[in-house]
Amino acid sequence: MSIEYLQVAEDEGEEPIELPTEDDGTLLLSTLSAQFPGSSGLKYRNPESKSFRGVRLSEGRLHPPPEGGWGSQIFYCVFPKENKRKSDDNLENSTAKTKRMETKLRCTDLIVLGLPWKTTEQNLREYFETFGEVLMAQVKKDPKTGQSKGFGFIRFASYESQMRVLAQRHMIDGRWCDVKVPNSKEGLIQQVPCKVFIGRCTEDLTADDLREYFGKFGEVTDVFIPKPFRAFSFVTFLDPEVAQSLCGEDHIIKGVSVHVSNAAPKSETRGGGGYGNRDMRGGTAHGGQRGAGPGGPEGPGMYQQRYNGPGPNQGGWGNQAGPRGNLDMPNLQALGQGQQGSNQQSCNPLGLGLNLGTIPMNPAIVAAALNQAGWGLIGNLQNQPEPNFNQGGFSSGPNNTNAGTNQNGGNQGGNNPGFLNWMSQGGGQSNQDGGQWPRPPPQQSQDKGFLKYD
DNA sequence: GTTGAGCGTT
Repeated sequence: MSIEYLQVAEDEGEEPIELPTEDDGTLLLSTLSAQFPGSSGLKYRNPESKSFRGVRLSEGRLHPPPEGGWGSQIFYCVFPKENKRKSDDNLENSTAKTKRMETKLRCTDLIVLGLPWKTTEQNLREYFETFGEVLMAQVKKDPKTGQSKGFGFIRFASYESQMRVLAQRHMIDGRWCDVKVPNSKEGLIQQVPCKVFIGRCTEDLTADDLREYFGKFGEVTDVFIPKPFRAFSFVTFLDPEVAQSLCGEDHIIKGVSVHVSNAAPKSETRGGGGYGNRDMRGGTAHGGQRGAGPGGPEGPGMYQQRYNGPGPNQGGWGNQAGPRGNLDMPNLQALGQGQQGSNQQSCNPLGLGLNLGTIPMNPAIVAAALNQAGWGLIGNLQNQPEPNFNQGGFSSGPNNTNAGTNQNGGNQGGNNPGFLNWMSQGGGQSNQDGGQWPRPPPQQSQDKGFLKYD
């Protein structure tokens, strides 16, 4: 039998490649993502209206247009929001851009909870290949019966994929599943901050200016400019390597020479909390709508004055003291979910927010620091029942364990203030670093001073 | 042949 191929290009103007379809005429999403990592679907031009039409996706299979099949037209990849490569602005060969490809040691195994009993490793792999190259996929089974235990592990080749996967929940074989950093890895992951400090800003440099400019080097997930004007700002990248690669550089934006440096907040210790963490996951600035409801049913011990003031703390980084390993998630496509205080669900507090920097640390020490800092509650928080889930337009399937709770429709990632989970030890509102911005402290030394690791 | 919070026989 002859295999049918269809033409797929990453974007308009890009060279298409042919992808094989299945016997039933569909295209496996895994086939698509094998060639276009991160692609989540397909679209094509409706010759009449000239507008794009989306290709039907069901059960991991892309279905040919009902009008006339795949035909010979070109289909274009759809990427999760903002993931689209920029074909314009040919600055592809910037060093930052090229460096971002290999993110070797950053990925960890991720645990996938809530798998249907029937899901196989093959299923698991195929599902997650949508997000990028999957290096490992396993479903834990009972050794005797072979029956799935309902959870498994996956590992991605790229950190970007990992981040994207971590940032949302997943419908796998009819069930919503959670992907988290395994407990065994918590606090152990070597991470690098994604956020950089932009010094020497002028008042006319807008967030859009920064976003646009730095977007040339990699996907920008957040831009934060303190108000009132403070002559600095923060830019957060999806890829920590991009952030790192820019540190120490001077850049000219709209005629202004700004300096990029490490966004390490003052790492001074108060109450023994300072374990030199730095946030790696950028806060959510944007419009800063904070309409996600009341103070959020956080666990006991979470502060709740997070969103009351004029939103100065959108950055979610250093307030003055203590552990401010902020748990901000990158501002990815799926922020429509962990709202209303239920962000523990997919936030992986420790695994992501806790920024241990690039230094190896003794987990016991970290745990102690966390404990002292109040983070010891995390374990409990994670077990809080999740209030409202909002799958951003997704209609929850019948098997959704949260069925009925995710109906508070339509904040498609619009308001995502729920992701500034920093703790402040009495820091209150005025956490805008109160004026002392230690020039990028070689946090190494400070960290060492406190932790005395070797 | 059932189940639904969790944490990985290497």
